[in-house]
Formats: sequence, C-alpha cells, structure tokens
Amino acid sequence: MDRPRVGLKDVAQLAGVSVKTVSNVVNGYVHVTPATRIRVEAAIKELNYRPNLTARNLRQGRTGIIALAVPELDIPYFAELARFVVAAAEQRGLTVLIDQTGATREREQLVAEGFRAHLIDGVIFSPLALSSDDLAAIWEAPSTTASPIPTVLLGERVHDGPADHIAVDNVAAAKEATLHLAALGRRRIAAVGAQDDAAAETSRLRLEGYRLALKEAGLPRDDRLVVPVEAYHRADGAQAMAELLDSGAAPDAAFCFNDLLALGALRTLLERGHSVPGDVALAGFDDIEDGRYATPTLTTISPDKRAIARRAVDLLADRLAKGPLVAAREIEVPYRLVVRESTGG
Amino acid sequence: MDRPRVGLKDVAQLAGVSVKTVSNVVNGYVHVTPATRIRVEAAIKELNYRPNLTARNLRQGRTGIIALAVPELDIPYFAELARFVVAAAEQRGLTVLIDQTGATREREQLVAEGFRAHLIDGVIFSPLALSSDDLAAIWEAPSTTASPIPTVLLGERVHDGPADHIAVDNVAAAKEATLHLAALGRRRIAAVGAQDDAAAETSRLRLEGYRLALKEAGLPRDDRLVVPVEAYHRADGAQAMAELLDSGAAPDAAFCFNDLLALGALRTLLERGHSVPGDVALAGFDDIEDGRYATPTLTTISPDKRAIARRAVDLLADRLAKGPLVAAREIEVPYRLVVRESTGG
DNA sequence: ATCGTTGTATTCAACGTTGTAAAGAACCGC
DNA sequence: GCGGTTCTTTACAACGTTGAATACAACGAT
Repeated sequence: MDRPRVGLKDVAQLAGVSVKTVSNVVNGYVHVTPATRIRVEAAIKELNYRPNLTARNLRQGRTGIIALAVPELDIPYFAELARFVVAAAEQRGLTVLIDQTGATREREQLVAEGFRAHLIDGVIFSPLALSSDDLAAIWEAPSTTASPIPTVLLGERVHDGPADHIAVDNVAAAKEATLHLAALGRRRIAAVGAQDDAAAETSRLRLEGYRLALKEAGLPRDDRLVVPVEAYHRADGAQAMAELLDSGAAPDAAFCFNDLLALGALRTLLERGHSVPGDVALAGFDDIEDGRYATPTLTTISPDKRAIARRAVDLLADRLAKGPLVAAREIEVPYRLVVRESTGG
Repeated sequence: MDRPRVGLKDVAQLAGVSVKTVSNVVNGYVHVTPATRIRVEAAIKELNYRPNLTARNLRQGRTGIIALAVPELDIPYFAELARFVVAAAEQRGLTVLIDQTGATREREQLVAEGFRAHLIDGVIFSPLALSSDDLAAIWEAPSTTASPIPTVLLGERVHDGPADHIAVDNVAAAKEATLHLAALGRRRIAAVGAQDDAAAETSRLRLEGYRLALKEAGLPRDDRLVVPVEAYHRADGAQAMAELLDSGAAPDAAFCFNDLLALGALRTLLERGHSVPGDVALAGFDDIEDGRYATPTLTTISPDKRAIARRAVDLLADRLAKGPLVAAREIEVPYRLVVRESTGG
C-alpha cells in the first residue's frame, strides 16, 4: 500500500498557511482572504487533496451514513424502494449502506440492537422475521446506558417504541383490492399469502382486510380459500396456486398478498391452461415493474414508494438532528388500486 | 443527542486498568491474565461498550467498506448481483456500500476518480456510460501523487489499466444464443439492444457474437433486423419490438441483449396477438428470476452471478492486502445457455 | 492616541482507537 | 542472588480532522 496519503498538513505546508486555514477553505468558511483562498486551492489541486471522511466523522461524532436494512435486495419491491431511499438520502447529503437481513431473526436482531453502531448514524428498517414484541423487548433492555440507534420502521409497528413508523393502511388496501374482485362478480375469492408466524404482521393485516371485504360484499368465509405460504417469492405463489387448484377449492379470483406471489400464481394458472382473468382474476400488492409487463398485466395495490422513501429519510434526518427527544411519529402513506388486465381492466 | 458515548476510557476506569489493556482484550491479544480479562469483560458488558469503528478505521487507515457501483438497484440483474456481492463480502468481514450511478457519465466519473475515497477501501464497478478510453484517461492523469482507488471492473475492460476485470465471454455467449435460434430453423433472427454510444462495450460485443452466428449459420445479414435501444429496460424492449414489427422486417426470432429487453419484447408480441415461440422465438441474456416465471418462460444466457460476485470480492480483497503492486488480472466466468419455453424448449 | 470592532489567521486540544517502546513483575538457570 | 528471559501491563504518540479560544492586524470612532 504505497498510496501517499495527502492530508491537510501537506496542503498547509505547500500553501504556507496553517492547517486550520486549509480546513477553513475546504469547509467554505467565510473569513478567508481571496488571496490565501486561491493559494490554498491551488495547493489542494496540485496535491489532489481529498478530505479524509473517516477523520472528519470521528471528530464530528457522526458518519453521515444511514443503513437501509431489508430482507433481500433481489425482491423487486425492496430494490425499487432502495433506489428511492438512496436517492432521497443523497439529496440530504447522506450515504446509504444496505444491510441484507435475509429475513432471518438473527440478522434482524443485530440490526435492531444497533449492529455497526458508530459506523452508521441511524437505520431505516423493514423487519420481516421479528415481531413488534421482539422489537419492543430489544429496545427496552439493550443496556442501562445507551439509547437505541435512531430507527425508522417500515411496515411493522411497535406500540410506544422509540422508532418512527411508516406504512400504508394495509387493511384498507387489502380490503379495496378484494372488493374490486368482488365487484367483478367473483364469488370464490382466494387469499394467497397467509402466514402462521406471529411475526408476520403484514400478512395478518392484509388477511384482515380481505375478510372485511368478504363480509362487506356478503360473501361467505371459506377458509379453504386462504392459502398459507412460506415466503413471499414467486415460487411460493406458484406452489400456493397449485395447491389451491388441486384442493378443489375452485377459486374464480385470488388476492395475492404481494406481486411476486401473484406472478407465481399467474404462472401456474397459465401453465395449467386456465385463462386469466377469464377463469381466475388476479390482484397483487406492491406494484412492481414486473407486473406492468406480465401478460396479462397485473392489477395491484400501488403504495407510493417514492413517498415512503422520502419520508423515511426525512424522519431519520430530523431525528438525527434533534436527538431522541422527539416523540415517535406515525406516518401513513397513500396507495391506490391500479386496475390492469388480470382483472379485466 | 444525549447518547452517552462509551469509550475504552470508561471501560478502563471501571475495570481499573489502562486503556490499552482494554483494547488488548477487545482485540483478543494473547498475553492478558485470565483475571484481568474477566474483569475487563465484565466492565465491557456492564457499560455495553461497542468499539467505535470510525476511530479504529482512522487509526488503521482502512475502513473495511467496499463500494459496489452499479447503474440502478432495481435492474434485476444488478439486484441479484448485489445480493451475492454483499454476501461474499460479509464472509470476508467487509461491508458493502452501494452506489447508484444511474448510468450517467457524471456519476460514473466520480466513482472512477475515487469518490468517497477514505471512506471506502476499494470499489467493484460496473460502468455503463463510460467507455474504456474514458476510464483509461481518468486513471492516467488523476494526479501526480495519488494512485487510483483499488478497483475491480465488471463488464467493461480497460487495456493496461490498473484494475482487475471480470466478465463472461460476451461474444461467445451471444453467438451461442443466436446459433440456438438458428438451429430451431429460424431464418430472420433479430438483434434487440444495439447501441450507438461508443461507451456501450457490452452491446458491441453481443452484436458481434450475433453477427458471427449469422455467418456461421449461413444466414444473410440484414441490418433492418438490428434494433437500437435507448437503455436496457423492459420499456425499451417493448418499444423496440413494436418498431421491428411495424417496420415490416418480419422477424421469426429475436436475440435480446438482456432479459429485460426480452420481457418487454415478449409483452409487445403477446399484446399484438403473436405467439411465442410459435411466430417469434425469443432469447435473452442474464437469467434473471423474472424470466423463469414469465409465460412462456424465457430462454437465456445464464452467467454465473455467484461466481462473478465471489471472484470480484476475492480479487478486491487480495488487492487491498497486497497493494497496487499486483498486476491487473483478467478473469472469465462461465455461462450457460438455458433453454426454456420461449424457444420451444 | 486610545479603545473597541471586525476580519483573518493561528494554536491547542480533542474525537476513540491502536502500534511502539518501554516499564514492571515473575520466573528461570546458574 | 544475579543477569537474563518471558509475561503482563502501561504511557505515549500518532491517525486527520475541526471547535474553541486566542493572537494579530487593520480600521473607525471616540
């Protein structure tokens, strides 16, 4: 490693001024003579000086890095979200470090406990494996002294926790999607994506919305139409739909708890010669780009991902500035039902 | 910010030893009496001490962070790649910071010039907008003193540059895909994804492979079958296929330079009532999960993404350890043609 | 002239960590 | 016991930066 490290000191020497003056120039401090400023800038250029961010961070006690903790990057919803988060953070001068939890309890726990503390200022966290109770437990007794790392939660909500929270109204959205299917005249509407796991808050809420919709539409509740899944990937959707068809439950529509499940289900339906939406209408959740190019295109609930990202970064930046004094905030972002071909749009 | 920062000092005081001793315990230094070790560990636990990575990094001159610079995270190929890179890096104790260039010259230039120097130790870089010449130019005259940041290039290759390089044999792969289409008896095979931009090395190589295949199969070269695109997204593929069909070029197959283009093209074909592979057979490149669930499923070239990621991290880690002395290395990773329904597999 | 005021530049200490050198303790062989 | 070795711990100085306090001019206003 023979990289010749250039520091303020070297620049100062070359320009014939003090270290601090160079620092002032670099940071755009006002009271510097044009003459010295020019001299210093020339020296900076000549030596190709770059401020050492590590040192700056150490001095200032903050790193300007925030973490985005998501299950997996190759889940399109999270990839799209990540893009918006990175963009929003950049606008505020923050750098995003992405942490993949793989949706495992172990890794999510690390995140909640402040893994990489001192390296990141805060975290935007989308937990899947941890329940609200888990999170609450971690935050209540992490230690006697340190307060938890500033956190913005996406999806899960922790009552009375220190973290801000952003989400769409899952119940209302799921209900609206299901009602849309009912409005097409479908009577045997399946729900794909139930999860036993107590941690699966999202699944619970969407199932609740689905059931409310059935009731409101005057449709009977038939639990054979509710299909559990391992995870929310295409493969799970495909398998779930296969089970559903094999079970003889004879659905004429399905509300899938996310778009990947819907795309998997779609694949199974088409593979077996069913027509969509003719035989079975399909609706998903997330509005990933994928669904806009599937054939048929996918009806879905479209949460405002840009808003989620922007507000998450805003909340976090605000909390970083103001400290843990600010009470936890609760933000609801809008969504809309996008009707496409898979429900005969 | 009333986060009570706990440092080695505090632990040392509580345990009644020197700061350095605590540091030794933390770093697993051998010569520490069991007795003191226990005392120190107790103190660490009581205060919930976490080493300040920033300070450690400053002291050691390296951060343990590497950047992965990709065009956009929500391009599935890069999302999948990112997942593998993050995983591989973690195994080596490195943290990955993801930089989105948006495929813009400006941002890619920053990356090549060592943006965030001092914050990252090295970078795995997948350039789209910069040509080999651009990169070479940047590396040759960045400054008289500083050497460029350790870099592993994915895709683009810079002759005689200081960066390691990893890629599949684009020409051979493209040729194989095209020959596969020819072997089905297709005679009017289109190429979707040409780009005028001199920077588009990937496009050039795949086009070359396509043309070699035509020659080898004894098919005439018809440039009306070569369709240029703006970018490599689904929308571009959809539009390109529309133009192709409208132009009267009457293709009976298309080799798309990536899977997203193929999926876009597929959408257009189905939307207009053409059958795939009946009327037009389709092949893509990248083997993103998406293509495995499309209907029809997508024939594609599958580069070994896990290998790309692992080797990229290996090369970078090696270079970090050994410094710029090591000569630039050239790695070719394997690929295979995966035949699926879109070519009647 | 003298005193403040304002503008410019500097010195000093500190952020939390670790490498180096060296001090102190314990033990060995003679 | 004495010099020498090994083990354990420590003091100190750095890494590169910036905030606080301060020195030094130059300038009006008294």
